[in-house]
Amino acid sequence: MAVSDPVAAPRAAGRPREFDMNAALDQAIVVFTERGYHGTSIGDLSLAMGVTAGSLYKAFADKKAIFLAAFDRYKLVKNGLRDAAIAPGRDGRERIRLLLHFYADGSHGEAGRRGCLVVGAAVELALFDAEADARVARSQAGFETLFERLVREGQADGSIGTHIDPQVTAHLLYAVIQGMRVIGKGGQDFARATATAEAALKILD
Amino acid sequence: MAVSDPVAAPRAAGRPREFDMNAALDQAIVVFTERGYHGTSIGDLSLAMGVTAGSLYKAFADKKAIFLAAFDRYKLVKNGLRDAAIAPGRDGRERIRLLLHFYADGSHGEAGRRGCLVVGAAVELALFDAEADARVARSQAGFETLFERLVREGQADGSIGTHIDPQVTAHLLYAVIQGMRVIGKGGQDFARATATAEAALKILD
DNA sequence: CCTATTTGGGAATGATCATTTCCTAATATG
DNA sequence: CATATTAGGAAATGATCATTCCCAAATAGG
Repeated sequence: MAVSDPVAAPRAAGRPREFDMNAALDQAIVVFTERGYHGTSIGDLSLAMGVTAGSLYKAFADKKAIFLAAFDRYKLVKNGLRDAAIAPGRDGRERIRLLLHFYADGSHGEAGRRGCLVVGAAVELALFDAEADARVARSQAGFETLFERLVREGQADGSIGTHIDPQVTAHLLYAVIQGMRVIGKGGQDFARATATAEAALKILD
Repeated sequence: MAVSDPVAAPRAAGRPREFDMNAALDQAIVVFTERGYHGTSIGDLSLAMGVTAGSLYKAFADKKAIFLAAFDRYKLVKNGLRDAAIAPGRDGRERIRLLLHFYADGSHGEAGRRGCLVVGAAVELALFDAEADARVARSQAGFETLFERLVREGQADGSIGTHIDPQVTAHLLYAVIQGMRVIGKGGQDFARATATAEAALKILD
């Protein structure tokens, strides 16, 4: 653990990569989210990521590989922020409330207009690209499992009635947050997004 | 009205158009919906619409004009079907129920995977194209006005309580149907889509 | 210090794309 | 029947795109 730690990161042979992969992917996420997959050129990516086209093809097989890497990082980062956002909730209902507000926050103003990479991938790619389709499906399954778990937790702690169907409710709540993101693309203010999230809590009564 | 009716349709000078514009636009709707705007080439449109590229440029200024014409026809046809679907509802609540189920029907199976041109335009074009953005906004306003009106009608006929906020509820119900369409892109069966629509009615309680 | 390996990056490459051109055909007007 | 106008359609055009090539630079291993 001390001195130079050559074991933990055994550097590969050859010239080391000069750009920060995660920072570059963060910029790719922005471009792909704003312009969509087909609306984004390698030139756009090169400019945004600060990496020449030639170097991009050293790091990725093709354009789709860049998209999938950006998608995976988007999910990793966003899910982390999401989990952190709902952690303070003291019961199931409150965690669902925080979750809805987390996505309402991402569905208004500038971030809302930028959009959501998962929604973009679903709309633009799911029908014709099996790999994108699988990722969208996995993302959806993760959300619905989370919502379902939170409903069950709420039923266990008494904050949600036992007459609520956890699975159907999870499906509906997922539809609400995806719908909010679509609406956010057209532009909505904070008050409206927040009011929508708050109103959706009625589903748990 | 008799004989040949030359007044109602004063044929323009020059060779008459050989293809049926509405039938061609119906095919353009399918292609644009499935593949998105940037994912659709003039060649794709020419093939689907049964009109050569040269002739397409006789009828439309450019690719975007084809998209906007397809969008406008999509809205015209879909809104007509929608209004017909909710007409049998005997009170405000039942009309909202029929409306939700109408969009659940369009969000499952093959039609669901094909997608929705409005959602596609919102996700892919709203940020950078003012004309597409305006059309998406107009579509959204139309939906929310309709939902709001139906809530008020329900409150007037007693099927919906007066404690419900018509505007916030309209926003939330619109989010639900847009979310269902996003989910439909990934594929969902009839039972799931229907159950989601039915569960959303709880918002009116 | 030499070799193998990998990256950086600019300049090709070949495909595809949206759009235009040009010629023919069909209709309306006079 | 002659002319003006518009549509059909194939071929050309020029731009853009994803991808590859090639050479210089940087690192590891021996």
